[in-house]
Amino acid sequence: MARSPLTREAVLAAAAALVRQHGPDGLTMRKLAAELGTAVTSIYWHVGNREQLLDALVERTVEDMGAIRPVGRTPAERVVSIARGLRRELRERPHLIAMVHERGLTDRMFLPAQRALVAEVRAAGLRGARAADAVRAVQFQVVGFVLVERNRERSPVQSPGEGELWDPADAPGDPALARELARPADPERLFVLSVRTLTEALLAGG
Amino acid sequence: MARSPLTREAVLAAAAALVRQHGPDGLTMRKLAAELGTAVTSIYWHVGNREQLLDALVERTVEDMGAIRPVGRTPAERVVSIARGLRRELRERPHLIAMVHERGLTDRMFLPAQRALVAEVRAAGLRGARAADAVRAVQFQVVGFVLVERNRERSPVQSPGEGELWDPADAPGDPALARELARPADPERLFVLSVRTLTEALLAGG
DNA sequence: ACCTGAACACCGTTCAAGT
DNA sequence: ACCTGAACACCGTTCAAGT
Repeated sequence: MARSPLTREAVLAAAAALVRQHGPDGLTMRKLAAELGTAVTSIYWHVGNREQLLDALVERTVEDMGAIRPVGRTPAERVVSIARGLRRELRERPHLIAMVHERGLTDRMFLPAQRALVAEVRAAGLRGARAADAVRAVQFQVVGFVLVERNRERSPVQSPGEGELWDPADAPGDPALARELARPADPERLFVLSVRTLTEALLAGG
Repeated sequence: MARSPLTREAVLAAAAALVRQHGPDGLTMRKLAAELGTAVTSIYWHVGNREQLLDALVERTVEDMGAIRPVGRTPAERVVSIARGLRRELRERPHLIAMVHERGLTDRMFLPAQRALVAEVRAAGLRGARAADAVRAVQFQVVGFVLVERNRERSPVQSPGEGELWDPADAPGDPALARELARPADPERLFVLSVRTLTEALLAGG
């Protein structure tokens, strides 16, 4: 190992691997140097300090979030398909997405998706400020949902979870409701339901 | 300063102040000790290590998120008022809320709000699984929105921001839409619009 | 141009020692 | 029961010195 000269590329690759496995906190300059078989300070020459290194990883992630391919026959269906695509891409890179988020680059990362949403909203007949509101409402909903969902997964053991909090006495005369709330939510189903409901309502008056 | 004997209460108060001002990363055991005028190690005697200290702060926050007072004449109006109340409370404690989230206590923190939402959804005539879905969809939307919003505020200078990304050529024949997307969103308005639209659609078939 | 080790200023935590 | 300083194992970063 570590015979060939160090390159910016090698540093970024090793750093990305560390972040993917252990999250941003797992990326220390010293561990990274050990991984690369170099002195800690060599890293600074190639990619700058830790902050700049993370910025470079984030930049790469933003560039990767490219292609959006809407499917479906109605604008509403295509909006839902865009939303599902976004969710899938976000969930594949949880740590990196969080870092994009922290650096305030979410808007830029979402630009391709936003353009796709604009097209669908216009196809549904919306114009001007109403169209802009619809696009943003969906965008906020998708990003927000994924953030909430990710947090739930990261902390699997709720103490106490919804399960222990809900008992039938809380929903008088509706044991099915209490039972449902005592069960963990199915995120995929809830996501599609939420996005579809919101989208159809937003596009309705087009 | 720092004449009276150190108490668990004093440690928690000083720690909460540090977190409120500088976020969790701004809370170091050494700064906290300096603030309190004691040795670093005294803190450990009163509240345990840093992790346990943060846990105690989180616990306090969860307990504080109590009263929900729905206003409005229709269930939908009252749901919106609950959502606005939640948003306000979340925005007052951004750092602490993030910590609650990281520790997986969000569900417990939201239990009072969830009960209030259940009441309104039932008042609108929803039952069983459909009622549970509606409650959760609103809950996810509110929390998600606040998370996205908070991130946008934390990083005011997008590089590039939506402003530079959108020019009229992107929305052919609709300069008003392009102009609107080039302007920063009004979060309060977008929030109410989103929640109202989603809620009314969810409650419609009750 | 590229890499190095030493040094600095920070961390959280442990622990034996004080009162 | 409460508080202390010293010590340990970690950090990120700078910098003069090497090739």
